[in-house]
Amino acid sequence: MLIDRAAAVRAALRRLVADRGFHGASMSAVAKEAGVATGTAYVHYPSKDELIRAAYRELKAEFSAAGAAAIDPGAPPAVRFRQLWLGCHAYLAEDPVRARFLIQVDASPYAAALHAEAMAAADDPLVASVAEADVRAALLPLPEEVIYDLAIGPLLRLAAAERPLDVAELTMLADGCWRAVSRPGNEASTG
Amino acid sequence: MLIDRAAAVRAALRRLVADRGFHGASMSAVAKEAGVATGTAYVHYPSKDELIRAAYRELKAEFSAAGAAAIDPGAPPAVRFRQLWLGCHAYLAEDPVRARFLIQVDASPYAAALHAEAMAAADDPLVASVAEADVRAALLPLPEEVIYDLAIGPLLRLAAAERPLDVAELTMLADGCWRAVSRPGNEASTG
DNA sequence: GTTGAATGAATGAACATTCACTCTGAACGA
DNA sequence: TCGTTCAGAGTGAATGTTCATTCATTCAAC
Repeated sequence: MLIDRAAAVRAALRRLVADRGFHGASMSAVAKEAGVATGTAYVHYPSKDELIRAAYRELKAEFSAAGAAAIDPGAPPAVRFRQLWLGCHAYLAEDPVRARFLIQVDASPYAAALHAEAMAAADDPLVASVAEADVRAALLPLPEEVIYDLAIGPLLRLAAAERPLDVAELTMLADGCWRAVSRPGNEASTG
Repeated sequence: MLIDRAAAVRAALRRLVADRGFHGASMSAVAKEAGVATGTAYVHYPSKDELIRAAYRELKAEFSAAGAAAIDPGAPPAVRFRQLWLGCHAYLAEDPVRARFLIQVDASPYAAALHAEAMAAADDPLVASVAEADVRAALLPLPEEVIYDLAIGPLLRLAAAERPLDVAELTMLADGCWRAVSRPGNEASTG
């Protein structure tokens, strides 16, 4: 396969949804952006819904992998959180479309189903890294999705804003999010 | 005027946008939900855009007022933040449509323009309360919209989740958000 | 020659907006 | 107390557009 048209369609959908929302991402516009005919998307995906889900799953898998890869398993929870947060941010900052697309999905009717699906996936490295016992013990006793919002929500909107931030600022924000979700007394040592 | 149809249309729009997103809130559906004819919305608003803006402004004004009213001006910054946060939350928790509608607007193309408009309004009690010198001094040196997201974003999504939380949990979250946006060493005394 | 990907015009549903019309009630002269 | 008038609120069918989806057909590879 010289050209992966299905991948081109997924990428085009993400770009248009990120820029104009689901409203502005019509199938004909997506096909045009991908450089294929309208019908081509339907060769690979039975409906717009399925295409959206596939585009989300692809991005989410890369996102999880990027975050998990940044973790040093031997470090204490606060440091692991910081590494995870910075790793996720680096992945999103590489291409602003990524964060903007994820934000659109989070605010859409697709969110509930896709989020549940992601949480159920035991092989998700992001979910696994938060499930570790020492992390759990340090977190505030709050519902899972509340913790997720406090920790990851600001990360998404920060990356979407495309504001250049240096490592010191990013670390400050990562630690701020950690302070928001963890019991006092679990701070990482500075540096 | 026995029945304020314009208000009914604004409320219907908020309900439908909250439940189904902008995509699912067609003008005919909004009119039906409001119990009026399709054309009636156009008697009061020149376009769907203008209706959305009006519905947003009405809600935002109430939200700001609710937050500002909860503040005791004599308290230290950390306590004032907690009061503001809890006041805003109480207003949103009264009707889950409020938070869900605000989230939809925040993720939409309307967000940028409406947010800028809100910030420019010098009479907004919410903006004024954050502009106080002692609050400014305690905040992390970060862009305004980043601070806003860290402080208010979790509040919105929390209220949208409709999870019952007691005062202790809410206070814990309010203080978590304050720790996320403030310099270490500005904690409120417990209680 | 067969198979499956790719095409893009065609289809019908849904949308925002318009408009010719009706209804309501306040104003006013008798 | 009536009857008339008028402005503007209210109506809902009609309009033109855009959308997701389909399908008869073409194309490329083996």
